[in-house]
Amino acid sequence: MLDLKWVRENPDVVRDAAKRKRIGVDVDAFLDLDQKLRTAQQQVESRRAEMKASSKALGKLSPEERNVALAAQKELKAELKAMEAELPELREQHQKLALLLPMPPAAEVPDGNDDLENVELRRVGQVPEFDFEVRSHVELGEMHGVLDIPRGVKLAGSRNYLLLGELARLEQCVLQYALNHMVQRGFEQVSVPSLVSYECMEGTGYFPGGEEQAYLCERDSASLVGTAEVPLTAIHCDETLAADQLPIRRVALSPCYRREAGTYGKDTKGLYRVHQFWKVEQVVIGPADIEWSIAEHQRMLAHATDLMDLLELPYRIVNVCSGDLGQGQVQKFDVETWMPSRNGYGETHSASRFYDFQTRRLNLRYKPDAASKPLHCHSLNNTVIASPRVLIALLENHQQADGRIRIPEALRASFGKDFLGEV
RNA sequence: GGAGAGGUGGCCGAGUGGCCGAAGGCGCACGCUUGGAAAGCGUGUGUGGCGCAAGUCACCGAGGGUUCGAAUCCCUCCCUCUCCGCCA
Repeated sequence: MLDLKWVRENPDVVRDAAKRKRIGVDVDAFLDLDQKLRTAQQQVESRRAEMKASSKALGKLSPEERNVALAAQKELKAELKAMEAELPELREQHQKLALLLPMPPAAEVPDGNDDLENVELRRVGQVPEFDFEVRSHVELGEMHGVLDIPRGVKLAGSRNYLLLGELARLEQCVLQYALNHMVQRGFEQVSVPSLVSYECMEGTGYFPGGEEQAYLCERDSASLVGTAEVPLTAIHCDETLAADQLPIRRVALSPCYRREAGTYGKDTKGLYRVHQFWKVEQVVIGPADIEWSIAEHQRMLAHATDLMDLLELPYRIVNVCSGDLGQGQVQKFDVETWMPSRNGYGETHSASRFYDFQTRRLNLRYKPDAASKPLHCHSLNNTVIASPRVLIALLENHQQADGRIRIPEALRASFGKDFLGEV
């Protein structure tokens, strides 16, 4: 959510934000409604003040005087009721539009329509060159009997899968390694609910708008999260934190659920796009300081890329263009990891900076010092690792001519072997 | 799932129709006192919306209703706690 006072003063900036992000919101309709609502509210308030004052006086009148006054009061009341009747509808519409206003992208965000226009910032690591016929992760997984997609589909429909034996173990090793990686960097590990309330989804910016993408448990008015970003960011909603509590750096491993509606026919093969996966997510809540947010964004990006270095995977970082940014994001960097079967880079991480967009919706504030008024915190998040998507990169990049998979040095101790698929 | 109790300001707790945005206490802030501290005394101390401001409105778990007027009466819902049952 944007600061509505600021929106009134800077409507052009908001219009431009919508245009750059390719979001069709009618800013003028909002401003118009906003004006109407405030006028109506003021009218009701002054009328109510009138009512209140005379009601108070009424209590002290003699019985005869009272009867006369009562009649007048009844009339006032009827008028007030009529005026009040318009408010709920206005408020609802107002709130509805306000929730859709886009956060302006940072100046350094490239303009563009969609992910095709994201701008590559740098490439890291050596893309492997194979002197043998490259196998896809599906071929490799089936070859070793550690991946079973047909039976995953049998159990739960398309975009489901089974990992077995060494691959299931490798997955847990990677996830654990990622958690340790973040704890070493000062993050507090948290175990979070992955089934959350509507307020959490709305507060983090997924609702309204993202309902199609989420599994809803309507009977219990709860949703399965698509990322631990949601519970992690919402932990302190409706709270006012002390300045010395910030920044709060947390990491969580959670199952993630995505309906992938509207992706029919896209990435249908293998483990790239699935309905359920594991993700280790980092979230930071900090002070309302743009410079700090920008610096923290880079630090969080580095936590993820350091891990990719340790996993010996080649990747690139892209500056996500305006049209590919979410409503609330100020800037986003994606890490895309090399996947031989795609003969290209596939998105494995997404690092977002929100400033106070989420915290406003969440009513999450802090007091810079004891004397000052509370300010809304800043929030940021980034993937640490997501599986099975990272397994695609691990299997394919580290495959050998005979189909074995070399386990990167970092994972050997926990995995217990140097190669997956070794007899 | 069954039975009961309860949700009031940072906390405890009073308040059963108008003088209640709310007594009292604790805590906190400032001042007096003191060599310094404690105690004591005094003063102050919720949040949010709108407004240039004076101000005004809203908020006693949430929503609705009764009334000229609701923390207080009525209805619905939510949450917390205790006991019993069931279960990881």
